[in-house]
Amino acid sequence: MTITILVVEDEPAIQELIALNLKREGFMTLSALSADHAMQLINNVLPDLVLLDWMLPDTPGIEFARRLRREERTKIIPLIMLTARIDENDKIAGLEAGADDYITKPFSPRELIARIKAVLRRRLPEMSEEVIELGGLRLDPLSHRVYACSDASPESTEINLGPTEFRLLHFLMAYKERVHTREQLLDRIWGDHVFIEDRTVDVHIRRLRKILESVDKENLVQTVRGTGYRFSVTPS
Amino acid sequence: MTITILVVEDEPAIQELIALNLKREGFMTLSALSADHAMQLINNVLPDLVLLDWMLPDTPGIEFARRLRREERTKIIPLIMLTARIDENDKIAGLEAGADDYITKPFSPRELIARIKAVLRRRLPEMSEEVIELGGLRLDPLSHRVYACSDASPESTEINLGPTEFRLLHFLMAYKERVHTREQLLDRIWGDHVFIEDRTVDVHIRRLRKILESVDKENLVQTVRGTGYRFSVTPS
DNA sequence: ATAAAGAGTTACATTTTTATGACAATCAGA
DNA sequence: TCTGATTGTCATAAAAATGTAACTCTTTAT
Repeated sequence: MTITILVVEDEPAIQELIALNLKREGFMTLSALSADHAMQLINNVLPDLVLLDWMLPDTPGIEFARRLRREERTKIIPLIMLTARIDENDKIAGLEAGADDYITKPFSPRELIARIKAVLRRRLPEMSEEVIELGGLRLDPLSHRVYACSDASPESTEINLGPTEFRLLHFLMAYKERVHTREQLLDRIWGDHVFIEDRTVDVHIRRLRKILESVDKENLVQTVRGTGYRFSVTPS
Repeated sequence: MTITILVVEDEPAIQELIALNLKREGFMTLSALSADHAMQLINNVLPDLVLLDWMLPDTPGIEFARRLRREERTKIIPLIMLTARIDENDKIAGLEAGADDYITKPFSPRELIARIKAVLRRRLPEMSEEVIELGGLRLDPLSHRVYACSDASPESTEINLGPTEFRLLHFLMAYKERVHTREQLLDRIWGDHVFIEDRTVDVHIRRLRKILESVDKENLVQTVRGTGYRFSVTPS
């Protein structure tokens, strides 16, 4: 899984420097010299993360950030802002505009990389596109399919899940062996601060379980009374 | 387990900046613009940590810190002081007033978070999510599971505890080798302001013991007559 | 030795939490 | 537009957890 990072920075020297460092880490880079240029690029390829200079010639960085956050397609892209100023207010504004982190120039390449990785870890583990195999289940994010490999016969049966159940299972499998409260699940699967009843999670867990039962995988999604739910290979 | 942090800071911009960073780390935040306001808030909800500006409009920060330390209910709350000055004397005064740590402005959000986590680890071990292994028991807060590793065979059996018994065991293990009065246990495990009989603790201790006995771990939860209970590896 | 205080046990009514099925609204594709 | 799938909410059932009281057992002090 190659991670693509879009660098929006008007100064070619810095642009170059950043791109070089990212490439050395194995990231794919896209470069834009202006916000407009960046929007064009984004229309073609959706990057996995955006590095955005605060001060751009045409659109101010903050404006661009807001635009990213407004649109459904780009809403979830992690965003790190680069700023020369050390002004506290700038930082606040940046974070309010939806930035996941910010770095003050001048920064060391090592810091840059570290922050990028931290943000990616925080925002992306469940949306990585790697196949997850666990407890006799195989979930392929790319093809959006789930298979159950029965212990008896090695043939795998495809399981048909609704969109929400798929995301729920994906999330639970990505963070296996961990309890999640209903609130956490709502935040991370349904989206931040949606107004949905906690109990709704129960219903979806039920739907997921029902389907898993049909292929004899009943003990994978477990209830932790007083807390929430957990995906675990060891039966409780 | 959400950790609540009370931020006492009169400057709205900084208040905001801190709150944002804390929220991003998954902490719940309470904001007070003055010491008086803070005391009010504390009467309602007991925070898990207090971030306190040294210079406040009404009461000086140090005065507020002393008040926190004086009262039984707030005595154990970890406290980090924020100050603009780099004066050694201030630092000493702050630590003498009972502060657990000290940060000089301007500080980076990263430093802030790091210090908070360090203090929490030190002061509130039961909040940390680290696995605790003790006396042949292994408690994993993340997966919300407890295992008993018998001395004879190295295989571990999972133990099933109710929510309260789990928290009780977690607390006792986190503060091993220390006696806790029933009152303390009620305050820290059931939550503060609860109106529950002291004797109820006995019952839950009993339930916990019963389960531990079933896996041959009987002498871990010990009675200290006239005081309370203790988790100890050495039999009494 | 005996009473008093502290702790252990058990049973049980009550409350809380979770499971489950049904339903109406919405969405997506034909 | 029609049709079936999907989604969130609710009502109810079921299960589990909880707090209290009553009673017993142990230790301590007189």
